[in-house]
Amino acid sequence: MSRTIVHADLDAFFAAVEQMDRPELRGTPVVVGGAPAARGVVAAASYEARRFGVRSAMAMSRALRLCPKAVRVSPRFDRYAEVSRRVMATFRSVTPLVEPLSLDEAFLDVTEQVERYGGPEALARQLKAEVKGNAGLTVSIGVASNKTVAKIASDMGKPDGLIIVPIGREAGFLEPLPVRALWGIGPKAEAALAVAGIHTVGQLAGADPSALERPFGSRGGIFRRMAQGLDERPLETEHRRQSVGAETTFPNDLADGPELCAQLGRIAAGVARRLTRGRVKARTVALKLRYSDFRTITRQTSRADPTDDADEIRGRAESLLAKVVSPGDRFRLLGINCSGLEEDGKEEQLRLWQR
DNA sequence: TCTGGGGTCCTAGGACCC
DNA sequence: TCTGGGGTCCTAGGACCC
Repeated sequence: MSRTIVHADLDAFFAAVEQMDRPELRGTPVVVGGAPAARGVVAAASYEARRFGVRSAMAMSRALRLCPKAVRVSPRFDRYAEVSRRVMATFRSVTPLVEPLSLDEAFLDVTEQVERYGGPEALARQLKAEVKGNAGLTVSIGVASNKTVAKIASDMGKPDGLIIVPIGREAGFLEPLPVRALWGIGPKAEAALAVAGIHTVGQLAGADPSALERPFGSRGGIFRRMAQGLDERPLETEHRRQSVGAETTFPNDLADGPELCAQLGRIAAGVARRLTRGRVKARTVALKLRYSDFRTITRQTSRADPTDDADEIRGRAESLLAKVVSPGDRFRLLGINCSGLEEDGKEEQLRLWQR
């Protein structure tokens, strides 16, 4: 039985929320992200700003050089989360099978609903209208028989897009696209494929499996099937969080000392608070350090007893730091990541099991 | 141009156990 | 004395995504 999968992707999400909340920003280039002096990068750019070549993840200093008239706005993640909840609720009013991928993206399995709405196009148009009405935002939609194709279809229509790939046309739709369009193929895999003479998804679909060994290892088969338009992955409507972390890039590099320690304490406190709020405790604490030359290392320790205590996490991170730091080191980034998460109270359950 | 912050998943080597 | 193979856990690094 063929499925009907929708991929919905809000257009320039953070920037669009700012333009919705501040009407004076509508129609002008808006760039959301940290200040250039704080070594910020672009988290989102409105389409007006993109016309100047501004892109996500670009250094803010460069973005403002490309588009000096752009208005820079610091991110307000709480606000974006609030808008996101409203959008996801809209999706769930159509089908219970919703898999959020991030604040601004989700898959919907509408196999059971599509006939009632009068077909995929009618369903998609209604969805776009409801997102506009409930959250004030435009969304791009791709509809296809699987996740891979639906996602690429929504990407291609942006902004305010609506692309439907009929059943049986999946491979033909993907064939001319660059391999980079596939989810999971980044700069490294793209370069490795180019060495093998593979540039388009169509070439990847027909590639000799042994030629995929180098870029992908054992995942080669999965990527080839994706390129052929074959993807049976179901939606995952519930996801268990695997880690909670926080990191800070300093405006200026920091040497080991009281300032660095204070930052470590602040980061530990933030992570601890989020663990407690999420009612989980962590067995593993990892320290992340980025040196002034951008070299990045991580060090982690695991304990049998999970914790969500700020002082405990700070203490574990401090001992890790003490082991690697040497005189003269300067750091541009410091981070803590907690993993090996257990639901609060699970220890007691385990104790019961162990007699 | 000078590189954020939140994540997920994979690999590879080593320790340890049976 | 020299040699297995499977399984699990841990650590470090890296690719990738939004």
